[in-house]
Amino acid sequence: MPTRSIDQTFAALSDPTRRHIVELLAEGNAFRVGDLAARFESSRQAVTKHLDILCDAHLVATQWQGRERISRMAPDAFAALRDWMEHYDRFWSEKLENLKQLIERGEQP
Amino acid sequence: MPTRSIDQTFAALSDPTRRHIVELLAEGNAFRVGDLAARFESSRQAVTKHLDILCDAHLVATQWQGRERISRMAPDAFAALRDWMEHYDRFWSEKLENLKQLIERGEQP
DNA sequence: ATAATATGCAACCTTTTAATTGCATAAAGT
DNA sequence: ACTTTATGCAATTAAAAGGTTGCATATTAT
Repeated sequence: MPTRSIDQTFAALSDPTRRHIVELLAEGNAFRVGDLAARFESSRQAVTKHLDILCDAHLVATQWQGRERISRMAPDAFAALRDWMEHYDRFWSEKLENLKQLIERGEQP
Repeated sequence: MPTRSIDQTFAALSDPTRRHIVELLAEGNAFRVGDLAARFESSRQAVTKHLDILCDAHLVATQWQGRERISRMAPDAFAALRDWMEHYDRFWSEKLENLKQLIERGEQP
């Protein structure tokens, strides 16, 4: 199964550095570990660990070209991420709409 | 300002127990600390700490009635959460759409 | 062959997070 | 008044997260 738990996805995206990485990769380009490290003024090892977490969550995929580790958005992550967003958007919309109506009716929730 | 950083919101929602609490409160009901603890088979102190984090993120509000601490969804959180969801949905939609098109064009991203 | 490069792995440190325990306080019930 | 209840606060522990350093390995360049 290429999907991972919402927990794992949420946790992976809860770190600002990892969100930056994903945002960058989502532009469509692929990067070597060192390139990412340079761009974020972060150490190579730190980036490696973030990439591992993103790979575990199937948000990013790695490909080896010789001695270079190339990271890009994981092909399967698009649908999963999209579904996840839609699910959550719908989920929250319903919840919040309910709550809003309760309050507008003056019923102390 | 009632808003908090995306980091803080993401972090607050990255914990499964806290998401459970928010989901429950979003139904529209208010709960005492002990009630939440009983419902989640979690200790009272653990719940208290989670509530503190949710309150800091302005996702949950607390109200004191006598000796009882009543927690409910924070009134201001609706709009903020909605905005946040919409922002992220739009953000990801754009990114992923770009990437999808690149791939469909056969350009190895 | 030799040197430079791109990286992983393992150990370690530091900070943060989650949860527990024990004691204190203050409101409600009897 | 006394007891029960609902809670907070402070200290502690345990585990995880994020990062650094040093060394090893494998590929590429000279």
